[in-house]
Amino acid sequence: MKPTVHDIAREAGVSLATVDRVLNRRPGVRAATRKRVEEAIDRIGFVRDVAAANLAKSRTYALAFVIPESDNSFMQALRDEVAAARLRGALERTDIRLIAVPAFDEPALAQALDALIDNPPAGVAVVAIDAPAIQSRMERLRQAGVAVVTLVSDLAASGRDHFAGIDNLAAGRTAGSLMGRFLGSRAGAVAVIAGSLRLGDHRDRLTGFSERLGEIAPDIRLLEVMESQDDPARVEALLNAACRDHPDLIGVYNLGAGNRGLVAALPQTTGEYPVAIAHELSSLTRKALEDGLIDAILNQDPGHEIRSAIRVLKARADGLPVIAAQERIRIDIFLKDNLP
Amino acid sequence: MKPTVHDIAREAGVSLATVDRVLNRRPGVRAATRKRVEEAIDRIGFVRDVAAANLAKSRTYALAFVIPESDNSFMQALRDEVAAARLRGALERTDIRLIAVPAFDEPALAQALDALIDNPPAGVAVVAIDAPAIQSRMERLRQAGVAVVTLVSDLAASGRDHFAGIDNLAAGRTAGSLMGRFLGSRAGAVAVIAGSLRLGDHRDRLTGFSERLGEIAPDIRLLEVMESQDDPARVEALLNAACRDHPDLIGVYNLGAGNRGLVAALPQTTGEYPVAIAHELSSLTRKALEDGLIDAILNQDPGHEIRSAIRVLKARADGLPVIAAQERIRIDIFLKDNLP
DNA sequence: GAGATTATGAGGTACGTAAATCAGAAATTT
DNA sequence: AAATTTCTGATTTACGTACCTCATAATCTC
Repeated sequence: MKPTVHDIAREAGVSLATVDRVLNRRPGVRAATRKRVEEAIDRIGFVRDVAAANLAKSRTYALAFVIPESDNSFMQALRDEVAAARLRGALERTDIRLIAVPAFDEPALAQALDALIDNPPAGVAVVAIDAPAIQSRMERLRQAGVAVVTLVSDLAASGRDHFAGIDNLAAGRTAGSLMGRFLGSRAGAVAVIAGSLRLGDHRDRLTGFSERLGEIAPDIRLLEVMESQDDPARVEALLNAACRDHPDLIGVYNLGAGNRGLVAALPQTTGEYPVAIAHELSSLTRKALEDGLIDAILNQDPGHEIRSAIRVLKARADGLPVIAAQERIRIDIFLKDNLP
Repeated sequence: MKPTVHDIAREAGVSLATVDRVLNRRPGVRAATRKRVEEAIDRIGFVRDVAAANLAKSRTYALAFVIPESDNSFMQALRDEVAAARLRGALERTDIRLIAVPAFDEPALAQALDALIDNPPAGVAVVAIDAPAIQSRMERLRQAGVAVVTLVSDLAASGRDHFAGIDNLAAGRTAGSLMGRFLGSRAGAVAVIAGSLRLGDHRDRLTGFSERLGEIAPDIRLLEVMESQDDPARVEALLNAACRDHPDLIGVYNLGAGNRGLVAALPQTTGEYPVAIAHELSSLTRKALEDGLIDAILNQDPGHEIRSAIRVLKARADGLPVIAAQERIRIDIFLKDNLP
C-alpha cells in the first residue's frame, strides 16, 4: 500500500498536525522534530497524492495569455489552443483569460501588461516584443510575484521565468542546412523574407540561416533580407520583385508568416520552382507541401507551447521546479512524407 | 462554482444515489429517469472531477510491458522509459511490470504472453512479432478483457486495441525523400540494411523507401536489401562488403538497429562519405550527426510511446475513448542543426 | 519557579466522488 | 388486488490531504 501522511506520523512518532506543518512549511516545528519527520518521509518513500491535495485545497490558478490578434494561422492556432485549454480549466483547476492585442503594437502590449499589473493573476504568458518598455513591465510583474512565461518570441532572461518556444537560431540553421542540401551543387540566388527584424525570433532565424547556408553552400548568393510585416500581400509582392530582379533565383526562405503570399507567388516563377522553405504547418502549407510547391516546413507545435506554458506557470506559482527537458519545444521538420 | 454531483441531483430532482447510478452506468435506473439526469448534466455543464473520482475509487491499473531485451539503445531507452513510468506509478495509480524477452524469439514471446493470460493484468503493451502464434495469443488476451497495445512494431488489427508507434511506411518514404534530395542529381548505388524482414515495421520502412526513392530519383540503383538481425557487427560487415562490391555506392539507409556498425563502417569508405540515413537518436547517432558521418536521423520518441501506451491502456481498461490525434506518434527528422 | 512563549497533540471538517446499505415507492406480474 | 419485482431516496463511510481550533506539554525568560 502506498504510504500516507498517517504512516509518516506513526513512523516519526509525531501527530498528524506536525506532519502537516512540516509538509506544508508551516511554522511551529522545532528543527529536531522537523528532521525526524523528513527522515521518516524518506524512509517510507512517501509521495504526496497530488489529486487528493488538490481536492483538499480546491485551489484554482488564474492565468492570463497575451497573444497578438494577427490573422495568420499560427497565431490563430495559438489562440485556439488557449481557448481549448480554457475549456479544460475545470479539470486542471485553471482559470484562463485570453487577452488579444494588436500585432507589432508595442504601446498596446505595454498597456495590456499594465492592466495585468493592476489586477495580477497567478501567472502570465506573453508573445513578447523585444523592447525596453515591455521588458520593464515584465520585470514589474515578476516582482509582484506573478509567474511569467514568454511564448514563441523571447526577451532578456530577467523579464521572464521561462521561454516556451523553439530555439530560433537552431531553426534558422536547420532551414539553412535543408536549403543547402536541397540545392545540391546548383548555383544561384536565395531570397529570405522576414516579418519584422524587431522580433527576436525573426532575427535569430535569419542569423542561423545565413550562417549555415554560408558554411554548406558558399557559392550561393544570399539576397538582402526583405521585411513583410507578416502580410501575405507584401510577401507575394516582395517575392515577385525578387524573381524579376534575379532570374537566377533558386531558393526562398520565408521565416515569418504570410505563407499565403508565398504560395500565391511561387507558381508565377518562370521555369522550375525554386526550393521553398517556410515555417508553421497549416492547412495551406500542408497542401503546398503535398503539391510540391513548398519543399519543407519547420514547425513549432502551438498546442505543445500552450500546454507547456500552463504547466510551467502552475509549477512556478507553487514554487515547484520544472523538468527542463520535458518543456523543451521541438523544431519539427515536415516533408510531404511525414505529415501528421 | 464548478457544478458537482449534488447540483445534478438537485437540478434533476433525483437523489444522489440515482445520479451515481447514471454516472457510473450502474443498473437500476428507468430509462426516463436516466434521461432526466443526463439532461441535467448537460444543462449545468457537469464534468466529473477526475482527481476526486480517482481518490474515491483508489483504483490502480495493473499493466504489463513486454519488450525485447536487445542491447540496442532504442530498446534500452524503451525499457528505461518503462522503468521511469514504474516510478511514477504511485502518482498515476498504475502498477507496471516490465517483462523482458529475448529478441526475435517468437516462442519466448509466446510463452511470456501465455503467462500473462494465466494471470491477466488490466492492460498489456507488446513489441510484437508478426506471426500467427503471437496474433492468436493477443486475441486471447483481448477476449479475456485485457486491453492490448502494440508498441513500435504492429500486428493485424484484430490482435490489439491500439498501435503506439510511427507509421513506418511514411517513415520509409521520408527516408526516401531525404535520400533523393540529398543526392541531388548524382548517380550511383544506394544500399539498404534491415534488421529482419520478419518485423512488420522493417518491411514497411523498406517498402516506403523503395517507392519514394524510385519516384524522386529514378536513376539511382537500389541494391538488394540486406538483413543484419540488428547486430552492429553484421551491419559493419554488410556495409563493407557493399562498398567493395559497388564502388559507386553513394547512399546508405539503415532502417533497423545496429548503428554502431554503420558508424564504424562509414569512415572506411573510400572517397566522399555516402549519404547516410538511419533511425533512432542516441548518444552514438547524435555524435555521428554532429560529426557529419550521418546526414539525417529519423526518430520515434520512446518516452512518448510509453506514456501514450499507458494512457491508452488506462482509457481502454475503463472503457473510455482515446483522442486518436493526441496519441499519434510523430516521425521526427533530426539534422545536426535541430538536435534537442 | 512563576509566567510567558513556543511546540506538539487530538480531533474535527472540508474537498467531490464512489460505493454500499436499507427502506420505501412505483411498476409489473399473477 | 395481492404478490413480486424493479426503481429510487436517504444516509453513511471512505479515499488522502489541507487547514482549523483548542488543549496540553515542553521550553525559555527573568
